[in-house]
Amino acid sequence: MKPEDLRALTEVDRVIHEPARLLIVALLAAVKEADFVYVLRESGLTKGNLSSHLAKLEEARYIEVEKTYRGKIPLTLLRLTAAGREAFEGYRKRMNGLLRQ
Amino acid sequence: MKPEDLRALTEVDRVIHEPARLLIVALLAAVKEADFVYVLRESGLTKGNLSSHLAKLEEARYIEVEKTYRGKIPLTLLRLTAAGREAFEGYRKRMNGLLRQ
DNA sequence: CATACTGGTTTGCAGTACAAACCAGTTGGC
DNA sequence: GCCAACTGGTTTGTACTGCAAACCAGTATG
Repeated sequence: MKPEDLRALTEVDRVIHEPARLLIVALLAAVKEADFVYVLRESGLTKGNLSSHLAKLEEARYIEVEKTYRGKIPLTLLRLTAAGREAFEGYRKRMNGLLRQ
Repeated sequence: MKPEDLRALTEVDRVIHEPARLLIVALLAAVKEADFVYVLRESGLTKGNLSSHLAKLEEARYIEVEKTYRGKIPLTLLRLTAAGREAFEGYRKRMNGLLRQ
């Protein structure tokens, strides 16, 4: 582990680094598309918490949020953008490199 | 990547997860012992920032801080405790598992 | 003596994660 | 039809935390 790799830590993407969001992004990376309730159940987050983290991810253009209906019931669909996928990949690689062995 | 592994993210050790501290801990894990100024230079952190992160790590019993002198000049020695080393190992393994491919 | 430097610590502020409270709309019981 | 409870979220309030600027004690230098 070289010094410059270590120093790179200070530049890690905070939007993704936050555990709750890392969780969300990892989930979305795995399934391509999911609805609010699915992510809610899988993550174990509270609704409020999930809602605000999604807002942050959307603001960062890492996810897209589509509000629609399943019958008469509201349905919020979530999916990673290309930028989100890239950011996650970058984060993964950086952290993997740093933490390997 | 199984759901339960994902959910484990929410329990990640925040003391270590913080990038600046991850950097410090990784440095100390590599060298066994270091002084304040060395870590300061290697990390690129400001003195104040480093000082407060060290306080947090000490409070968590992850590092030991020994204040002594090199001649007449103050010298602050830093080293990981066994608990700190374990915590880092645990963190590394968890994150590696989660981010692997 | 005073000015500058070393090796830090403390302070103030701005940003953030979190859950509790809230809200709009729907379903179910009577 | 009416009201209570539920679904699917959002907004609000608070407590914490990372950060750098300001500060401080002591030492070396002119």
